[in-house]
Amino acid sequence: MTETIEAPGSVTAMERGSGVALWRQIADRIRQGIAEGTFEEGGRLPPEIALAERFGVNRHTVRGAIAALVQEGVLRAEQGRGTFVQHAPRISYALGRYTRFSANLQGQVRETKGRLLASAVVPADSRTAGALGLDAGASVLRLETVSEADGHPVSRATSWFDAIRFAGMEEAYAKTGSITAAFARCGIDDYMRRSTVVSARHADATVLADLSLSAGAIVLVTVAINEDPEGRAIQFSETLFAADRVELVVAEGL
Amino acid sequence: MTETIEAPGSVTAMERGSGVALWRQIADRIRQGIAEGTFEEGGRLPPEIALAERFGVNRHTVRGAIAALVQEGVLRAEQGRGTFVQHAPRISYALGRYTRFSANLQGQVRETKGRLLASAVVPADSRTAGALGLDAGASVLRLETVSEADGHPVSRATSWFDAIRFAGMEEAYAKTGSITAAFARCGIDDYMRRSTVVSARHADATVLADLSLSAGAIVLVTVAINEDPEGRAIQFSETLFAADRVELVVAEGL
DNA sequence: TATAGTTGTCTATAACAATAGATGAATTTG
DNA sequence: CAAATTCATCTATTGTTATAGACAACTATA
Repeated sequence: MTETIEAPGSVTAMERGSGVALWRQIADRIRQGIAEGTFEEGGRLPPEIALAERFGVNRHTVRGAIAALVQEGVLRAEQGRGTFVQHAPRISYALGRYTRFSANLQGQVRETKGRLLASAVVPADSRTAGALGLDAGASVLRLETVSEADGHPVSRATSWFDAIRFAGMEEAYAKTGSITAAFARCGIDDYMRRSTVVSARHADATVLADLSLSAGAIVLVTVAINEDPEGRAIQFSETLFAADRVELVVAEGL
Repeated sequence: MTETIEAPGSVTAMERGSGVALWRQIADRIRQGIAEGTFEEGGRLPPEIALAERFGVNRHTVRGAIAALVQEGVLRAEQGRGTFVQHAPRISYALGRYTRFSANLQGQVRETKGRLLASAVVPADSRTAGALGLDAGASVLRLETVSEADGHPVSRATSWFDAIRFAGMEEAYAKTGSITAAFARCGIDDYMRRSTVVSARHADATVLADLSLSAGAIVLVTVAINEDPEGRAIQFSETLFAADRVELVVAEGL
């Protein structure tokens, strides 16, 4: 028989009438409990009635939360037996001076891939121009990409490049599925992270679709600048990570 | 006359029946628009009817979103004139090897303060013991604190210390409102950040109250270890930042 | 095999969220 | 001043969310 996992003491009340449905708040807390180890990987969740009591809601509300997590693949419910934790642990993504997607995930996943969603040459807005050291309105190449690990989408990035210096970047990325490889084809053999700023917000509908998330999901946002060895900015990017699947590790010194 | 700010083209549909109320999704997008500069600081928001049309919802739903943002202090509505952006820019919090709350915010806010919510000596769980290099079950001092900038709560931290080595830390913190100062009273004149891991999630009810957030708000979570100059772990902490008010800046090199 | 424990499904009711339309109140514009 | 614009408030209706209770289906165990 499987051991039932006992949860921690504090029964924090849910927020009612807050614009976020109770079942979603409970789903968040169960997911969080799994990430923190309160609910063990592969272990059995407490029965629905016990969860309902702990969260101070009706059993049917808990069922809504469980249904959502089953849908996501986080839980697996078996009639008569119980509900079990299926979730894979979070991926750790290192933020440092040397930051590359696939190198970053080595050892954590079997295979990584980048997919080009869209590309366009557009005039730079002031933020982009400032980041890349160009005049406002200069032509920049914008790439919309999704990066996947073992077939599951992990992040969605929008990147901007000097359209003149990096003409053909789009094609190179589409072929290789890697920014590093695409840079290499443009004569950039090495590059470094100049700055990274982290924030978080709810994913909008487009991002939900691209990252296969359910509505209300949270994304970690990094806004970063990469520079070449001479210190010239070559890429400005905003990357959205599914907060349920990824944690960002700040690499100190380096 | 104030110029009405035109918003970007893409009218992304809201997600209905998703567990997140439409008014909250819209509030999130307006907040995001302010952060991204789509809606200018101090500028006027498009009128309610225009916003309703853009988001594909009823005017009353937009009003719900605006009411929530007015409540938060992000917007200010004036009958007959329009709705205006009030928001203060996000505080930038630097994550690096030398990370201290008040030094970090210097130049961004006038005054910083730490407030002790609770303290207790408890047996270390496995995560805490591992982080601090103690045996599981060893006595650790747990401090629950809130840090404020100009009177507004910015972060809420739970910190763990070796209860023997740092006896009296609680009192020292309560008096000084600063971890750095409290360390100094325990003979630690300098300390460094060993590791920082960033994630994000919804704030639970306790945190909402402590950070004066409205329900459904997102927090950035940093889990960090500080060490003394000899490289011994002296503090393990989990800090929650209001994602609407703070962005984390990864300080490269150092 | 009988029983207890667990998830799955159904019905009904109440509370909250979203839409719709109408009207009032304050401000700006011509 | 008159008209247009904009936010504020009210009533009514519909759909979604949450609660409540009852019972069926399945599993494990004594």
